[in-house]
Amino acid sequence: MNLKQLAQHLGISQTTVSRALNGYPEVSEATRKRVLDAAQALDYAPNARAKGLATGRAMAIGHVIPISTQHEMVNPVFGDFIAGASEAYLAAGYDLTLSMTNDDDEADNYRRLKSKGNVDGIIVHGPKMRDGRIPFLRRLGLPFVVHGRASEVDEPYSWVDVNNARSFRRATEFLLDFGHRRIALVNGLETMDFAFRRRHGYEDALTARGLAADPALMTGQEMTEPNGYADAARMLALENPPTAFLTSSVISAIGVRRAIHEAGLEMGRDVSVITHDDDLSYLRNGPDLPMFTALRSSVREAGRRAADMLLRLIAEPRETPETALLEAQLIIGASTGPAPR
Amino acid sequence: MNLKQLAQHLGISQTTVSRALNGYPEVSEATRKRVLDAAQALDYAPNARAKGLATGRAMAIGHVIPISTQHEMVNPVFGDFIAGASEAYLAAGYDLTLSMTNDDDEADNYRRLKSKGNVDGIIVHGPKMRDGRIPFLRRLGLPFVVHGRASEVDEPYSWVDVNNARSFRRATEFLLDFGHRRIALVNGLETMDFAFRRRHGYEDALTARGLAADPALMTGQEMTEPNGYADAARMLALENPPTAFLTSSVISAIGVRRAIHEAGLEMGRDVSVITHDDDLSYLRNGPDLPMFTALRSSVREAGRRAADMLLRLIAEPRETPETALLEAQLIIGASTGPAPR
DNA sequence: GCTCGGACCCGAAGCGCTTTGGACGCCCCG
DNA sequence: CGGGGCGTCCAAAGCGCTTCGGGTCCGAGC
Repeated sequence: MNLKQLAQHLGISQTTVSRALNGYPEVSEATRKRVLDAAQALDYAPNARAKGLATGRAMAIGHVIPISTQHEMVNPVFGDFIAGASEAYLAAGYDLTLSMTNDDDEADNYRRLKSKGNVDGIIVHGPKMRDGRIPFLRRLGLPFVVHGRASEVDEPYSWVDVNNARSFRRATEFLLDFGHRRIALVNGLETMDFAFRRRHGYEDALTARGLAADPALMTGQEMTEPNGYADAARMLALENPPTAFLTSSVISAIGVRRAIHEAGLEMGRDVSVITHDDDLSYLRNGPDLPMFTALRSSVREAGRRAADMLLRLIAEPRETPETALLEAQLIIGASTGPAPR
Repeated sequence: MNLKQLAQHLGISQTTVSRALNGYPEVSEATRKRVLDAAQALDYAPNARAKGLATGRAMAIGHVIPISTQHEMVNPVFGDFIAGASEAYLAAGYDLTLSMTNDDDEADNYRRLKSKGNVDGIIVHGPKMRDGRIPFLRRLGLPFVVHGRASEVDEPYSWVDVNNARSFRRATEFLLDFGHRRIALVNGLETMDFAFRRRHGYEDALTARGLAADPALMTGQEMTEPNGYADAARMLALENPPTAFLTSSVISAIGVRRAIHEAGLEMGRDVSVITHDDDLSYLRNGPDLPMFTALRSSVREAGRRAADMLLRLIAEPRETPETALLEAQLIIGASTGPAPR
């Protein structure tokens, strides 16, 4: 069923049918109703490709998600982020096309996406420090919003990010207030911008109290359970082990918890743990009683915000980019307590 | 830059340029080279929409992923599944478009996808028992492959699935051989087909040894950490608690492990745990020494297989559907041991 | 009574590509 | 020497939609 057939069926021109369907004023309410009813009854939906060709808009957003080449690792937050973004797309009638690339040939990917003309805008995932994609996309002229930020990129661009430095500073201060002095940081890969910011928040808090960060208590790896476990196990075996851990994801925190248990210690009493918490749907940190004290910021919400922002940007292009800085909530759970003495 | 401009630039017809780019024989090698070089230099890529309009093929695959409405939960395996599928799409030049729906209006979604004409085929996620989507898609006439199977659907269809019944039977037998008699099953939602099959595998193994499944030791919920924890905690508090757990995901298993620890018991000595393991990239079950004894079957591999199958189906439509039954590997980790006496 | 402006509708061009149905040389063979 | 065949290339139609530039009809205004 296509427009032509529908028009013939109704005995009116394609033009009128098209206008009726798209809400143009120059068609009487009577015929509009007839058209809409017929479309419904005959299960007609306009061909998206043809429509895109004619209008020049693709009605689709591209998400390019980099897969860490070393570890073939998919960031576990994508599912929830995209679920949030989808809500916005659904409401606006946009589709979502996904392309995965190993971090190397991403630029190529963007260029293709643009010249193939099947997206109107892009969400950039996993920004690194000095991320080259940002100047590149600006030159391409395709609207985009970054999930996160890229330090040391001075061009303006739109982003949605959580205040990583601030939340890790707060968490560190919280632990310091509890008397902890040996605080470990189990971070994500330091090439990632968020990890960089988190470390700075952590170090700032320490410095402000006249403490120096101990390199032996800081790691930055892919945020997996085994990595969290291994890092924590190693640190707990030190001569002067940490009494508290700060982790960058619930998954790492679970590994840390395992190491704590295996060392014969109890989390929340002997060793405290605070984690960043993306509020993933399948890793809820205890809806009732949180198992981890956490800095919570819903990545699903971030997805929604980023998508909304991008759609706005597409609808009305503007010079000055939009930005949104989300604050994480510090949620007290069972994993923290005063430093043992 | 479009075909017309490229053709003008080269001083040849659009026809010839098109043919040169698409590898048709009726163009001399000399001109083909000229065309390809120019395309490269001018960064030309054909407009996908126009190409789709002309050829009738969208060069895109749709993934419709249902979001559990009750729990707003995104299945954590999607990331890895899609990463696997993407490898196949990338190689074949296909795009991937994603749509998320709450399970209710999925049918509507498929119909739209088809009539909008922007996918050539569909991967169906999260099949339920008696899943209505399968007959529906067959009638739609759009090629599709199901990730999983749907019991009590007698029409033929293509699928890729892991042998859930068999692997849970094996796991149960393994525990029985170790002397366990009180074996709990922490399953996924029983509306999901895989959960249904797993329970049957489990029950079959028990029955074969003359044991009856105890309803108090079986649960079926969304597979989250808190759910695994709560279920295990409740069961361990029973008068006659289980000495072993069978869980449907590593995430549930982590919750179970927490409950075991909190009950003052040790996993692998006092209580055994075997889990299904999708081999997710961010939840690797110990590459070296697995923390859980597990039935491992890479969901990423499943994605690759399903995508390959679908592409084949699109290329050469056939009557008899293709199917692939993957066998999970039983991997011995630190979480199992003989039943305590 | 005639014109003029809305309200409503239509024909046809055009979006960027593929593909059908030739056209034009050139060589080879009878 | 003429014609068939092959190797190259081209013009134009068509994919399904939007939209520009009118057309027609009717009631209001002079």
